[in-house]
Amino acid sequence: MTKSSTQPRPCTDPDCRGQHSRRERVALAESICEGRGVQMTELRRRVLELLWASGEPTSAYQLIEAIKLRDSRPVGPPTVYRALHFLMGQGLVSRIESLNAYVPCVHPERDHDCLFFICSGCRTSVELEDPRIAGLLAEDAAVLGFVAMRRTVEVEGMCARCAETDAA
Amino acid sequence: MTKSSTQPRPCTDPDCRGQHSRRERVALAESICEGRGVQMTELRRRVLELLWASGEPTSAYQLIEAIKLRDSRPVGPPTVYRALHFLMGQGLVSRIESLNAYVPCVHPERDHDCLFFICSGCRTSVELEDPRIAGLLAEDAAVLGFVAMRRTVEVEGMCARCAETDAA
DNA sequence: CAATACAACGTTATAACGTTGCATTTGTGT
DNA sequence: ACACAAATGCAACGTTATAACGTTGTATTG
Repeated sequence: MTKSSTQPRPCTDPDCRGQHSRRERVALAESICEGRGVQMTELRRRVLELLWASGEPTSAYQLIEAIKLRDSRPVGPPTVYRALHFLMGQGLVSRIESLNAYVPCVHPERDHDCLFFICSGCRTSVELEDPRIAGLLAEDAAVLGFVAMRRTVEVEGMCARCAETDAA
Repeated sequence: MTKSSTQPRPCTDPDCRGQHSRRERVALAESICEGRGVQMTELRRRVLELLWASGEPTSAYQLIEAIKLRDSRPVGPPTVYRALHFLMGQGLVSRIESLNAYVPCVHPERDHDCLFFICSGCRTSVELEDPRIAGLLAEDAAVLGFVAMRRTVEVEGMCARCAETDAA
């Protein structure tokens, strides 16, 4: 049923999200941190859990709200932003620039360089890895003599499900 | 002296900015608007001129400042944002998501789908057109059944000149 | 010449996103 | 226990963007 592509390696296909529990996701993140000698603190774990629980790109202020409501624990913006910066630094979270929002990374164990497909209908995003695009970007950078540090590749549109619904 | 690539078609190479005067750029934009039956008003022209004059990605509030200072004419944020939205709608300006800033489009006459290489050193950005990347994005979208509407491709790093300086 | 319609622009306030600076706590090694 | 670094709490502030509402200028029409 699922179409298969020869080249791109989806690090999330529609099913991948369901393949591992939130607990497993967070446990993997913890073990990664341990291996690197950095601290996965309570707050950082909580932020990561909430991002996994959300299921869609989530803004920093939504996280602040969620922590206040669900944990009866008021946190300020700097606290959450620091946790997000840490998680991004460890490759556990990515920022979606076009939404000012954050998503947990599906395969933090890989050093990834992902594309995001963001649905305007259901607000979800899908993370995809396509080394061919990374390669072309590297090539174009080389032509310009440009030393690339960070890549942002985001495609906004409608996912298959929403496009279908919308057509009705 | 300039390395040439077989495939990508730079719509800005380092020289392109200098090949046309600001006046020519704005005149082209005006003729495009006229051809489409939309109005290039005084304000919209001014915003576009300032973006060309700036030489680097410019925030909406920098434009507000520039208009206040240079034209002794205070404008509010909505005024500038409306002009920016119009210009973006006409393909005359692009937004750099990772900077919350705006740049004039180098080849508005082409329906473009550009990459931006943004230098952290000199704050400049270079616009590049690479149909191969657009093609791969389209392909990946098709695999997902995703209907793409807007693409954001941004690479942050150091341009050749700044990388050299930095190495010293 | 009203009367109307409409696009663009002006103005005020506020929402949304993010950072600085400093005090306090927590955790770790000795 | 002590010293030190890392992490967090907190208040204030800075930046980016939009909502809501009003005004102006320019057709068009009767």
